[in-house]
Amino acid sequence: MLTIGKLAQAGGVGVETVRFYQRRNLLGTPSRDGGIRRYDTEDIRRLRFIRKAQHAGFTLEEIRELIELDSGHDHDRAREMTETRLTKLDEQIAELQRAKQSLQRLATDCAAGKSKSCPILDAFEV
Amino acid sequence: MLTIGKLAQAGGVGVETVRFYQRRNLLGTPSRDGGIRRYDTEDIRRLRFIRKAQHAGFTLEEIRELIELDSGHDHDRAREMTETRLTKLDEQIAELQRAKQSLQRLATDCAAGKSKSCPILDAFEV
DNA sequence: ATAGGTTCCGTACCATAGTACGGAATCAAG
DNA sequence: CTTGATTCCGTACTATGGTACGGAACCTAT
Repeated sequence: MLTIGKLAQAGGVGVETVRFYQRRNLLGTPSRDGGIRRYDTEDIRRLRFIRKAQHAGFTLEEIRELIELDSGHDHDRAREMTETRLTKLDEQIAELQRAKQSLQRLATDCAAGKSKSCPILDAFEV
Repeated sequence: MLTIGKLAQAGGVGVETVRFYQRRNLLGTPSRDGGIRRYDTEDIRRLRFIRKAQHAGFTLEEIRELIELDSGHDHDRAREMTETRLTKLDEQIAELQRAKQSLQRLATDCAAGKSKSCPILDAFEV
């Protein structure tokens, strides 16, 4: 059993963040040992899941729902959320790649000293 | 010459957003016609630049700096910002692609009814 | 047993990027 | 000339995801 400090450390987040997640119901209500919260290794797993799901672009509220679905059996809803997010990920990736093209043009066109003028604003024009 | 409402419309943003950008010095101080702000087509271009730079992941503060650099001649600084952002874009793209892999696994493993259990939390393991 | 580190709690604060409010003044159309 | 839309201004509020504060209680090691 871990104290909040140990859990935070294991999950790579701050103590306040654990408390915050608690309030948002991203972590189950922990058992208490004389007022002190006690966590287990499942909570570490949970923290890591949260971090990875965040990287996938889910909001904390969506992550809360995913966690809820994990214990429930609503496959349809889980698949739906996943597919919605996959679509958005594809859009985001495409957008970042377009942004990359524009920026590469900027970096090239604007290479130090190569040209007198450096039209940054133009870099994003078609 | 455009009023704030026309500019906002042309730039695809709200009037309040224009006022907000003004406060953040993302738009130059406009001329005034009896108190009423007057903008020109250059401001529309500016609004579009802001939107595109945002999509590239620049913060408004960075965008403010880019705009400043556009009129100045600090090529080195512009290139530096651009390259920093390009690196981050590459990282972000890679991360989104990893997230995509995880999610695709979730969508597949968890296809409606295919399996009794649907371990959402496992989708991000490994 | 006493000092220093943790934990408890609620509440407040931070950054980012807007969005809304409310009252006064002004502008455009009928 | 009146009505309704637009603009002005400062300030406050929203959402997201935390981060910090302050005082009390508790835990641990010397």
